[in-house]
Amino acid sequence: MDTAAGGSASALPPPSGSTGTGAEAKEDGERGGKPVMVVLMGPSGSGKSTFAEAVLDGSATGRPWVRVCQDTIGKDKAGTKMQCLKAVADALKEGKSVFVDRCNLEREQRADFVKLGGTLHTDVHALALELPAKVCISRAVSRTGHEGNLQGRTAALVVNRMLQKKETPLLTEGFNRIMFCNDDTDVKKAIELYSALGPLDSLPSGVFGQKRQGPIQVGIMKFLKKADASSVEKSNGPKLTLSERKLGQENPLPKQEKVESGSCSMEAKTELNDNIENEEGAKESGSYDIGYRTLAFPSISTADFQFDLDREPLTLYIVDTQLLIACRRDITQLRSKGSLQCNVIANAANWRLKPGGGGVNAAIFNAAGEALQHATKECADTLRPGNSVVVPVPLTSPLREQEAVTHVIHVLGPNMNPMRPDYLKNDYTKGCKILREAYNSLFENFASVVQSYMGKQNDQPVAVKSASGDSKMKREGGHESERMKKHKLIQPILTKQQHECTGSNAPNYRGNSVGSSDAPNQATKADNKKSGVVASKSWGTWAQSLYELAMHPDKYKNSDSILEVSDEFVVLKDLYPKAKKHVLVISRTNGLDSLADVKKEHLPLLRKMHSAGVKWAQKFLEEDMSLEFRLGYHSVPSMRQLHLHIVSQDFDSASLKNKKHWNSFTTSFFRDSVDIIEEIEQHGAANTNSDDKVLAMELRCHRCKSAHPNIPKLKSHIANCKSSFPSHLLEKNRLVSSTEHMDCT
DNA sequence: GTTCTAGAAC
DNA sequence: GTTCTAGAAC
Repeated sequence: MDTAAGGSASALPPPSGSTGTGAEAKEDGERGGKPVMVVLMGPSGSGKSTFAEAVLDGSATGRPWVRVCQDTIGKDKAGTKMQCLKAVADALKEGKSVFVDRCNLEREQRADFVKLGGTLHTDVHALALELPAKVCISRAVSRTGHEGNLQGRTAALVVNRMLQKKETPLLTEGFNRIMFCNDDTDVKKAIELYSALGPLDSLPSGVFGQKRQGPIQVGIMKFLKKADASSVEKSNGPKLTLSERKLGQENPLPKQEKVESGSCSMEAKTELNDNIENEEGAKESGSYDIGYRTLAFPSISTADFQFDLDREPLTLYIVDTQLLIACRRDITQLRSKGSLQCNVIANAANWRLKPGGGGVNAAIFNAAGEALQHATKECADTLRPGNSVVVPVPLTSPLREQEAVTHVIHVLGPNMNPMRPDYLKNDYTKGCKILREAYNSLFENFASVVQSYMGKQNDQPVAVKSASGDSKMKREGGHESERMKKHKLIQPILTKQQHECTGSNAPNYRGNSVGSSDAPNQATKADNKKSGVVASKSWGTWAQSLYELAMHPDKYKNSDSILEVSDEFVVLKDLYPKAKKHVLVISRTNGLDSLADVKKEHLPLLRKMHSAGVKWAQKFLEEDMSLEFRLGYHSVPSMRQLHLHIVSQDFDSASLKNKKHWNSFTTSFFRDSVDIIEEIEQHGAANTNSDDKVLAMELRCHRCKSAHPNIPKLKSHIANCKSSFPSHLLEKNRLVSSTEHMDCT
């Protein structure tokens, strides 16, 4: 980070308008001054109260200051956040500036205050007292008479715990300004700054005083070279350090973690560019809070892809990284279980970028929830070995909410497992090359994430490296898609909106293939869409065949599958029958695609279709009187053009293969024709709200309702089940059979 | 709608 | 190792 973002507290620009003559000051002056809310952040012992009191005492500028402290606000009792919020609101409304003196280390703790500032149109500053942990602990332990009675040994434990939960303040939380104080000198300067802030002054927005941690030197990263330390370039930067660790090495070196993943063991040293005091302080407190530019990565290719690192030892050089952690802990719980906050984690992915497969991939997709799957799909469809792709973790993902992981980088390494794709047949020359490429891609993408973050901090546009390698471009196409991906790295919140925009532009096949007679129907759809009743549906080319047949039955008149053609419908043997007898009565009305389109005017057609269905069922019964039939529609059909299924209830067919097939005929997804006619008679429309979820429900026998683990077992059960049908099917002639069922209604 | 197939389940 | 599921592609 350069001085554009403040560099250090000593490089702070003077307050703008400090003479009260600037344009901003004039504007503020007309409003009668501009109060500000300063949210102090720091553990016990960091000196928040001292800071606030020093400004209150030292300010001679006429700006009224109030300190709101949770330890004291409750008088004799412990204060509450609500009391603090009220006190802050009251003070701001009176035109007073406020120091919020609470720990505020976690985003959730401070979010309400930031929100309040927004509501009252007040600038909100974060002032983070980032003193070394051991300094805070030492002060907290030794003090007496603390307002919150926190002192002695308890204080050390509390400070320790607080620091583990610390979340670095971000502008994206809603702060106008963030300032970090890393030592007593910074604190002193900040006190002077706020003490000198006149009633009409304002401080510049941005991030100030954050520790410089050095840029990642992508150019000098040498990863996974064969052991030849002499070939490694030395860094140019004075603070850069170089460490060398051989994968599979036996003896751990100082300050390094031995890491195991799958069948390999791996070691990597963590190198911090911070001053030693800070690092020690962090370790002392059990907190490695180097948060927002830290990568944790598992060993690539060594588990499921069976790459044997013992056979081909490789060396991993990590040169002046912010921090790279090769990880043997649960990579999805580094923060909550390991006190390690890593904003970027790498995933040993599969080529389809899909969940499952066990190991790290399954764990990460499990922990991140569906949101990551969707986000991944937005970035790339597939991945080739040796490549990686950055995926911003959506704000809704538990991985983001609970572990503060902002990006997942999917990496695909070489595969030495004959059971997996891209098997290299033990070609370790090729394998090593791909593994090297994979790590290079991973680290370069990590660097791009860090750079994008720094760009955000600097509030300057930055070129962000997107998915590297040959991960497939989305079909929406080339540059635009790539541009959006880049944008997403910086602004994940916008991703959803942009995605929705993209989605709304999806091709609508209906419009391409239907003539002007379709217009009224389109209007209906549009109306429905406006009222939020039915989402528009587009039909794939494969879903058009019934429509084609209905419009041009003469083209297919020689087909054995067509049983009957009238002006209003076509009766067709289902090409993939789900039972011994399965035929379709297809409407020939153009624009009538599914039940959702059916209105009262279609009732005569529905009755004719039903009668035709009954007629054909009876015809089949003449051949086999053991059959029983149901007539009905799918709530949401897969194929265009309204069609009525007449299906025998034996479900004895090789074409019935999966859960969706079964559930589409045996759950509420299947709407009996008699019920549809009745609903339209009574309400003018059919209820098609049957949730798609019913299609994924457990497999239950349609007669006795027993559950079965899979399709083959279900099929062997239904072949023998002699139970009678559920009573509702025996009513209203929902079943057509040779035996007359009593209609109880 | 089906086909194909990776991955899960057994 | 084999069977089965479920998601992507068509």
